[in-house]
Amino acid sequence: MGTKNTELSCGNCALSRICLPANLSARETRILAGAVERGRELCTGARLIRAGTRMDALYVVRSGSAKSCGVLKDGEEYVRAFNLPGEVAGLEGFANGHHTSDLVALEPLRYCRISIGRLERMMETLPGLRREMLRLLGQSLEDTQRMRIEVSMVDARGRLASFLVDLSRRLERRNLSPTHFRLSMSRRDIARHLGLTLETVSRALGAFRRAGWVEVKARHIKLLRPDMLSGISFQNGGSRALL
Amino acid sequence: MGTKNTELSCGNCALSRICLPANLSARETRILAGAVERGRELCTGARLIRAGTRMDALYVVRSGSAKSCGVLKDGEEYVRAFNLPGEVAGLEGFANGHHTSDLVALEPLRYCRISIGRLERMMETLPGLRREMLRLLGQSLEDTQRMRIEVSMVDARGRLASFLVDLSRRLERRNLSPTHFRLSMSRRDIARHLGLTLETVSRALGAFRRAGWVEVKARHIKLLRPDMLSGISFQNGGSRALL
DNA sequence: CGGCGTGTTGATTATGGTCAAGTTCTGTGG
DNA sequence: CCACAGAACTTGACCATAATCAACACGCCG
Repeated sequence: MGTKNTELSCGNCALSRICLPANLSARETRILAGAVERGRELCTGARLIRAGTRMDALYVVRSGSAKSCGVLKDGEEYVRAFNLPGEVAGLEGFANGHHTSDLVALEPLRYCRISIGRLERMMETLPGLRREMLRLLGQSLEDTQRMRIEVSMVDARGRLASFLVDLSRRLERRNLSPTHFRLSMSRRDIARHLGLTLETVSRALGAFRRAGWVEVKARHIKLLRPDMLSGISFQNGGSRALL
Repeated sequence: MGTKNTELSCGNCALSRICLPANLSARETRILAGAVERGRELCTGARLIRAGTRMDALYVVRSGSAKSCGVLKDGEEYVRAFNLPGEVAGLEGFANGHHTSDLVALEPLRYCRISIGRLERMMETLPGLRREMLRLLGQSLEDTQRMRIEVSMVDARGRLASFLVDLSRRLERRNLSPTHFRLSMSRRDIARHLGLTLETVSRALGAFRRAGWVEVKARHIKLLRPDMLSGISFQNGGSRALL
């Protein structure tokens, strides 16, 4: 009653089961929430993190999506990752306290911010938060290592299939349709992320469409045969999947 | 004087400037050392970590070298990383408490072991250790992400050059010759790590030899023109290096 | 010395990159 | 509402890189 009625906080956020507090106790979540600042909405193309700057906070996507990307010396763009709501970005900054990639909004984006200083202070007293940070970093490392193997061992279609299946699962966890969604990133972004050219991504999508596995209309995609996509993907079912 | 004369401990280990204690205070190092168990020597091919097992400890290479690897469904082997003395292995196990790859000795190997339980308890009271664990995980993540981009954007020779230059630098940090060393891994392991075939690795090495950049005799290698290798590598100098 | 695992080299092929031409989509202004 | 411009995307023709298949050389073990 005394509390400010329906103020947004981690405790009543729709993402709490996916986001940082997922494995924290109610008490720890409450303390964490006190350190979370909610940013205003950014528009498409805005840079939330800039490569080279000091890492002074962790950023979590609250709505919309983003890409973690940068540019090589010769002007080629690379895309390290795409971030959906509830996902923490910029963890690699822990390496030396500076960001190495940009974080760019792919559509209107809302986000939360947690200062590193406050995070470190909270880690002193919250064992659950300590464990969760290790888990989060470990998971990012595991995911990235798996993707590195995938890029080096799987062909273009397999990689695109993996990408779609992975995206589908992540959307499903967020209670969005796993079969009918909009790609917030361009073909070029997908290509840069998978180590392909945009032409190859386009051709692979065309092949899936002709096979009757997907329906594609611009950036709207419908997975008609997710089983078939899984079948040739790396993550699951494909002949090259991990044991 | 009262201490057990020349007993090996993190404080007097030759690797202390490279290993986990690198950024810890003397006091923190002493406490950490109390939790470190030194393993007996393993012979080539021995498995220190087995995929699928519970992650109950962190392992650090003390001497020799190891590969973090596994097998895909179709029997293809992949190699996630090579580990030199002072490097911590198996960090991705923090993701869900289980290892996802094997750790295999490439030559006679000595190692240190730190129980996860004791590590977590020490993190409660040692802020430097907390920070160091985040730094370590962040660095692994950054390295792996960079390598993922490299595998997807750089050609065979560039990747091999990067590999050699990176190895050279890591050996140099350990006060070993950065130009004249022995490859403890087979061509096949290198290929699997770089996403190539062993034939391509062999050919690329041959090209470097013909260009007068390296001398190769079986697994002994001498870098005659590290500058040229750097020049075509991803990490540094190459036209595709990060800004 | 002989045999096998490891590595090198060659010939051929296939996958995806490059270059180029067109098509669709989106947003803007008349 | 439609016309237009520019970006995003698709499709095709050709080519280059590295995979595949195969034969052979080397070196280390007994």
